[in-house]
Amino acid sequence: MSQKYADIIIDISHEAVDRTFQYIIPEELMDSIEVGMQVIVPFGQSSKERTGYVINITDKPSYDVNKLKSIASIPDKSLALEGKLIKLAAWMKEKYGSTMINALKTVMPVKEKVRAVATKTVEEEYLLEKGPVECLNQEQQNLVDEFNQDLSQGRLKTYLLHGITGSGKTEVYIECIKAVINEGKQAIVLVPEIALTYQNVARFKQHFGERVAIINSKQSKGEKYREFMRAKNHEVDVVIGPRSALFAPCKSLGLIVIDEEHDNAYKSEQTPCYHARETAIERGKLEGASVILGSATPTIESYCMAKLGTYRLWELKERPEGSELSQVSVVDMREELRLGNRSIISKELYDLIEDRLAKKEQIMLFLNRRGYNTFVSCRECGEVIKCPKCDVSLSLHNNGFMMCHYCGHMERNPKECPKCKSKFIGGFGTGTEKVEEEINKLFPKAKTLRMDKDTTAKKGAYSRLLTSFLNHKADILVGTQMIVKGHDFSNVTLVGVILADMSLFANDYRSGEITFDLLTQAAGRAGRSEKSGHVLIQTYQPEHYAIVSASKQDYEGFYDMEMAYRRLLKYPPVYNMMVVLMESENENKLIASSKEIFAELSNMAKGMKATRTIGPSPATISKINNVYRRLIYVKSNEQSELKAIMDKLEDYDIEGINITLDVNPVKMY
DNA sequence: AGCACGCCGACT
DNA sequence: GTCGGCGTGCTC
Repeated sequence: MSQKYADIIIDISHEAVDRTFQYIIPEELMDSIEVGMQVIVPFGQSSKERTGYVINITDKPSYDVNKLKSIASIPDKSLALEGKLIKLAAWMKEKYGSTMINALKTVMPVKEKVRAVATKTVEEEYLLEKGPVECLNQEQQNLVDEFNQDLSQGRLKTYLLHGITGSGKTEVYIECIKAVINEGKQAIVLVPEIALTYQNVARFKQHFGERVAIINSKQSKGEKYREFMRAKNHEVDVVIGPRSALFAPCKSLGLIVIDEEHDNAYKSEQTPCYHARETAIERGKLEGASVILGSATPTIESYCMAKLGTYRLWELKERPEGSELSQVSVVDMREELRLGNRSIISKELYDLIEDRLAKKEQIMLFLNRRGYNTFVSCRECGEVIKCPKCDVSLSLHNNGFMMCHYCGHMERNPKECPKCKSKFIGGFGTGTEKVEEEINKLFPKAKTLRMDKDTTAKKGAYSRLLTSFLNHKADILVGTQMIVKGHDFSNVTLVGVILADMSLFANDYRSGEITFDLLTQAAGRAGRSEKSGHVLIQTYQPEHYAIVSASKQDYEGFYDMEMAYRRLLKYPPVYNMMVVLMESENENKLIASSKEIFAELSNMAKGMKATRTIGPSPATISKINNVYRRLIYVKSNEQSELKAIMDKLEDYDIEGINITLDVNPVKMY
């Protein structure tokens, strides 16, 4: 047998070594080396050896043979990666602009220590009692039949399952998974982390028993690795988990399901800032797997693809028997103010709460906290107390302290304005604490529970709160985003949205979509049973299309308006938009460098036909933890041009300046 | 990243 | 003369 050589990427996250190096495969490792495998190699002058990954194996060397070194060994903890996952990493590198090594690390499960047995969480006990096996209605059956037909004829597709809350998307997933298992294949089911409660997972356990691997972010790396190994050895048919479960090294992948595909949690916050939806579709292509995206409020991106016919659009319109569509009403808070009600609770909401309390039914009050924190400001001079290390206002907590939600900085509430010394300084805005306080004042006899980042910080607190609300230990649940996601409370007949407005974060092009999604989800919380529900939306902008269409539960209408807006302003999905975030502790240097970078990029863009640059400007949060942040936006609808810009950016190595890229971001910078 | 090589200042 | 500063460049 002839000598073989391996192209290897060294595990150093630095642009200068982000390429392959060739090594001789020694005789004794000849049979065990595979593409994707982790290996130990000598590198440079360094006496200590480094780990690397085999990218390719060839017969002939592409470098001076006399200078080639040999692979030293294979670490016993190494997990071979299929070549397909490496190809996926290469795709991610191109699409999201990262180094190959960072892309590989994202795709690669690395074994660390394996801990004994996973302890059962509270959620796990509570789930297993739930859920009889349902049979499919005609609508669901038709979709499953179509899937089976496509599968048997070898047609690979991406399906977008648009189904209103409670229309039974999970049953469709389960039947489609059964179909691929019948063909001897495996399925990956992605769920947002927050929905990874065992009441959801239980449904899958009922159908697939022990042949399900569950991944969650609280598991140690060892536990996660063990679950991945079960997938690799085909000991399980289904892997369920959050974003990172997409990279489960399934031996023969047949289907990837992405539940609640609109959820922001599918976008990675670390380089490469990949989107699990896009990456799943690419993995499906590489491995011959179908993809099902499911949501009651599909992303504009996905719905657009479905309209173009690239994805197959599946609709579930029937509601489960006995459940009725919630009644939705919108209250104009400007009118409320004119009538002299300065409370955060409108007259109509007050009356409805009173009515539900009398009937012993439950209420959820939802606050879109994004942009509506309680901040401290002076009524005389308007001074707002900011974090000394970050460019954000401090949030008021009722323990006498103000806190920064970005760096954790805390300080005591001021007695007077630090600027004008006025005594008239205090909390403004509407936080969940404030809503709870107000409710306690208005309805002293009602029991309330509050659910937000602060009350759910401790382990297990989240499910404890939900369980006690489910058991009617409280009448009113006040909370942020997290209360509208997923949970079924059959006794909840009123959902109040305290303030649906989005004006404060209007510089995010997705604010309309986020508002529509949240309102639609909130509406889905009311009336999950025979008791009909009422959703009341309080707003200062009752005429805004996101609020109008959400109140009519009109997805199609919303899509048309939103798509027109995206087209007009060249936002995704019409154009790709890349954020270039530049960070430095040295503000002057940052400003100078960002101008210089911008000048070069815009010069490049001038020679391109479908690429534009915008900036440079300070980020919305222009400083976090004493690190200054500036932005350049690059809009392009030509992938090769965007790639050229990314390559250019990769060349920059300015000391003290950190550059990160985010293609089609889902958050504000 | 990490190490060697190399070309200048101030020390035994 | 030589010890050591870190700027530059390379690693299969």
